[in-house]
Amino acid sequence: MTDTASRPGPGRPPSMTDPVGSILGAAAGLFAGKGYEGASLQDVARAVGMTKAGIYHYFGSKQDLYDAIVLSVLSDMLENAQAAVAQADGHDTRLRAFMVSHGRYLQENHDKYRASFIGRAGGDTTGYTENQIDARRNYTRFLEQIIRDGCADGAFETDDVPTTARGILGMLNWMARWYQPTGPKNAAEIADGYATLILAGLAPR
Amino acid sequence: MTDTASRPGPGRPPSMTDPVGSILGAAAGLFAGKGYEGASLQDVARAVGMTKAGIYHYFGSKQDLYDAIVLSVLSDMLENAQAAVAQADGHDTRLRAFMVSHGRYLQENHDKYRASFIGRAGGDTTGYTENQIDARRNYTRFLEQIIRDGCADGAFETDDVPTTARGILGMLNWMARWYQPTGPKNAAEIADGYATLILAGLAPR
DNA sequence: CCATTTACCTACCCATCGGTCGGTAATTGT
DNA sequence: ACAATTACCGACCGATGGGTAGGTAAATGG
Repeated sequence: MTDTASRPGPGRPPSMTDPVGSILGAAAGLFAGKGYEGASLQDVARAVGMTKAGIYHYFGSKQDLYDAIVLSVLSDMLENAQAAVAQADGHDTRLRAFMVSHGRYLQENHDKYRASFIGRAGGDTTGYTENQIDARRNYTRFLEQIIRDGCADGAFETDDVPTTARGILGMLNWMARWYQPTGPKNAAEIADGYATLILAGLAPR
Repeated sequence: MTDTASRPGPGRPPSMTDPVGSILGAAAGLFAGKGYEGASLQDVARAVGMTKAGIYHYFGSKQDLYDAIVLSVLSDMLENAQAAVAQADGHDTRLRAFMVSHGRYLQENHDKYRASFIGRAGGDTTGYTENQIDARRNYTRFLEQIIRDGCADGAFETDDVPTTARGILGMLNWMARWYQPTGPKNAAEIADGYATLILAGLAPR
């Protein structure tokens, strides 16, 4: 469908569009829609106006391609979250900034996000590389630290920080399954609503 | 791995164990671990001590087999939730009963649950049959009704019931990705903790 | 102007996939 | 006792999967 590159024949002039970028984009769309196993490299090649062998010129394997997507998503999300949180002051504001930043990323990178979070079936460790697991852990730890800091200052109250963090990420990540950009609220707004709910839940009584 | 049935050769005696049940069980385990596309009927057959063709004696297609699992999970969960909620009085208690019942189902049917909720990649409508979508909607509506009733009586406060319901289900369903029965808390306890958090968040201020 | 590199393509390999076909031994109904 | 049914199995099918080999034309560097 996304057929940006024309094919004037073998030995084409320097392609206007960065091929790595369009491969990544097409792959993200397909993994998001049909899943990692469900989408073939044939599909990706077709979407990008190339052959399967052409893709192997840029990526060593299907897994490599998927890796590149997930890693970029995770590192971008962490970077965004850090920037957003750094600008916020107060524990409530910080947690809200984290969650809204997460929602905004989904909103602006729907395919990549979905590919990363629901692109593969099975558990958290199935088919994910070490790098991916590390990146996920970094992101999770960052959220946990926000919560922990809030607890230390008496702004939040929880008896189990990791489980709370997982719950928050669950609300957010599950959006990948149902969120549609055409809905009445955008993802950042939804995340903001969830932040309000969670913040009230975490308030010490 | 799970090789309960022995194979004494063609024309075996009446198998002690219900073949449909063991196929369903083996398939659930494999779909949970490797995903719908990642697990082959060959795998299922091997796990159950049968041939692929043997499975087609009981199920018309791979999709049928998956359908049977998902539909049973969804209808069992709804039934459990209805029973649990019926016994509870007060809006808080009812919502908590719903969530704990959800957690308990995960705990007691880990493979089937995972197969149903993260067994397929992609969005909520990809690769799911009409029946599955209906069953999911019934379950979601039931939760929404609990929340709406609470709001009507002034026990809860939300401006967006469907989105709140999705958030709650997100926390719960995402557990399929990370919950391990060997952890310090069981799934029902975790769900109970989430209920406490959500209930505080929903309290009118 | 020529050698190298880049950026692909065509053709192919082999494993595996979902699914089918025709059999066959035990079980069941009469 | 015998026909029908049940519960499978072995062999097979066409399609497709990830991945590879070897080529070829344009772009690039000297």
